[in-house]
Amino acid sequence: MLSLEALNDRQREAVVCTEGPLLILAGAGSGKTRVLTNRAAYLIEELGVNPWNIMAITFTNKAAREMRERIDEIIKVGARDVWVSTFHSTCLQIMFRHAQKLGYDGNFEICDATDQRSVMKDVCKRLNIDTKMYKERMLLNEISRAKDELMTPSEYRAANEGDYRKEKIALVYEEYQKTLKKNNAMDFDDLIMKTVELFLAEPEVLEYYQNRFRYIMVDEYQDTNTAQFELIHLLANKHRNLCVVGDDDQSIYKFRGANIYNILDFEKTYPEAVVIKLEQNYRSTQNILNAANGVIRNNQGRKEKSLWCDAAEGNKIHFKQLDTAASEAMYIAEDIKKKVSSERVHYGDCAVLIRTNVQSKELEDAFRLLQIDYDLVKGLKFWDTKVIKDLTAYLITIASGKNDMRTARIINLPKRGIGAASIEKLQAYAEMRGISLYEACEFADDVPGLSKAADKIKGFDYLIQRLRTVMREGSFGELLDAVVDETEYMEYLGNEAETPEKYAEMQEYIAKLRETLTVYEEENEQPDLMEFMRQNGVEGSALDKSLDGAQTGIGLLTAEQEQEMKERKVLIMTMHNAKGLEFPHVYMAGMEDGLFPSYMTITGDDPLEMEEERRLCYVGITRAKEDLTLTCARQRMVNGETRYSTASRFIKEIPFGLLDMKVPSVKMKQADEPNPSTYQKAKESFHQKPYVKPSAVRKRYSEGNPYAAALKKGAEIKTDGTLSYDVGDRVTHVKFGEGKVKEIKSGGRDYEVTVDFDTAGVKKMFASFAKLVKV
DNA sequence: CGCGAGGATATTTTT
DNA sequence: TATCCTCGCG
Repeated sequence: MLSLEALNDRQREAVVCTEGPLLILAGAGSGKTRVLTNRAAYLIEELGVNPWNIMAITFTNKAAREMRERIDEIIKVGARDVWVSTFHSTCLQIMFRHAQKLGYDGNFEICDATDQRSVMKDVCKRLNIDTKMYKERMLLNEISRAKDELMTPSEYRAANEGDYRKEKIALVYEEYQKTLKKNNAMDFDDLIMKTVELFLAEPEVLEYYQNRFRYIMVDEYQDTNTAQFELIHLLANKHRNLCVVGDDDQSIYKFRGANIYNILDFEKTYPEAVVIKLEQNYRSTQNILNAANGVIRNNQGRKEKSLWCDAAEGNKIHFKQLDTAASEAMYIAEDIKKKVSSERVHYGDCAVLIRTNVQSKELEDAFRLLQIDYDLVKGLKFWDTKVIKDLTAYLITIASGKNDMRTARIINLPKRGIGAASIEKLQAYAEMRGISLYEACEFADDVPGLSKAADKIKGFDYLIQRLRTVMREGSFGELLDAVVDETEYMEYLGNEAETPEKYAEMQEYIAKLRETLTVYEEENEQPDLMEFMRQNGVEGSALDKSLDGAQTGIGLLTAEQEQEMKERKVLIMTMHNAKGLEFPHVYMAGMEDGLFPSYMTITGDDPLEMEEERRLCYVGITRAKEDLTLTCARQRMVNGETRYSTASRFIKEIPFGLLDMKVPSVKMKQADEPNPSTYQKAKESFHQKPYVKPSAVRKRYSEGNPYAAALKKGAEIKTDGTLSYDVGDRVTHVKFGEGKVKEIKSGGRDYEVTVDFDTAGVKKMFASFAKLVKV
């Protein structure tokens, strides 16, 4: 039921402001989903707008699903007709209808991260790219950024003329694009970019969608990239009823192409725009909000706003500095255990937020030791799992046989004696005849240069033929069984899995896939394997929920059981993954300079990077409802080396009174260190010069390193903790070359050194890992 | 072709 | 320290 009374003034304003461009600046926990869903309800129920004309667009399937559910709850009739979808899913649907207009087969496929990598590998080999100089990952990233900016290969080349490196990348981009096209495939970025292309090339198609989507709402607008901006801009350009919701302070995906100026400059793009700020927070205590405000206010380029709430002051923010990452993890584990046994707290009320995935290891160890149920929220999704990718590759080859990427994946999996060389010959033959890789298998005997392998390839062909019979005669579930059976896939997995647990997990994945297939088959009048793949490859959609279990290893339980289990588990996840979530008890671990903000950010010369990192911190803090604990370690293993760090600068940005420390100190001296010897050590360390374990220095510069000789005679920090260079000295850096030391600042345990490099410019870095050598 | 040893490498990642 | 990838040998 639509209920305007239940909203606060600002929220209500946003709901009833339906005509023209509207920017809703929604602070963390200010009820933006509520506004969005009620706005849809208002449009339909009060203004009589046809649900068919309303579009709500999100980034994640999860967000779309949630919005869908909540719209269903408040709207009685027509809720299903509201277009609630992600950017990618929206574009996918549009592209399926119009792909031919851009020269793609209507049955094109989505190429995911794994496929992208293999395509890129191929491209590099063909172009003779030195993958030491041009890393595949970096190339893909660069291409992805170009697509985010709607740059075609030729535009990319034109924009970077004269830059040898970038011109080379342009070449790769071009070839990569050709390869995708040849495979009738698009990557995720293409979906958006090609849709924009389509709209620009076919005005009547654009107009159709403009008329269809008369009211557009965009969630998480601060995360949009240029391509997404353009897409929305085009769609909204006719009726201009565009409502965007976002929070510039929560923009944390610049590295992925998000353009914060989309939200910052919204009023420039739409001068007639109405701006509404939602600043009342319904999630956290006053102390937590003040801490968040204290941190974020250090950013320059942002829309001024300040969160407030009616809630009580609440607990102080806890801060604890430990000696090692392991003791930090133990501290958190023990603290959670203590809360659970003495207060009315469940494991599921707690979340540990980390900056990088590697930090999870110590936490997991600690939780296991104390027998605390936990779940690691991993980046890897069900459909990206190797097992699932293998089996779906089989299914796709069986169903269509036109996708070379899938065929190449399984033609020799499990190993059946078809090596890379044979596949290459087969591929060349297929290209010559203009047929697909799989289709070429039939003619293995005609392929020049294939001796023994020809029989093996024909064997593979027979296998697929047999399985095709099964597909025609049986259910999808039976087909999957047959695939697993005939390929002896389980035996293959048995060799593949390092542990029994891993093996069991894989079995569960397969069972889930079977279940999903069966459900699909039962629910659809004309079940089609390719359609199934398409739906799930990008959408995941309705399946995510049940698949979460398999993903996290909970297993084959009902949805309710899984939910129950989740509630009983502490979650460990990156701060990026935590966006949009909330927990009564939040721990932010690894709050150290060099880790968070990351070393890259500190040494890099872009102040915007630091602002982004600070926003991430803001996101982390605002996840907490009742209780927030910040921890850090003085010493931590990073990339196989012991790294020493001080407390994060972000902690120092939190107004001191909000922290539960007794002694005010910028240096985060330990106020309540129980162990006198540890306390003594800590105290000394703060007053001492930075200390780097001699062995660590020596180990790193063993033979083979061109700098080893130089370092042996004068490593960056001497064993007594003083620096081997001073302001004015000339030093060398492994990456940046030679430069002159401009400034040395003592920051507690470490030195922050500013160097003006001859070629790389001015850089700030920490002495303990900058590897500077006096020359 | 398949395996294993050794080398390089190392943020964050909705789709 | 862990993982991923390559290269060389059997």
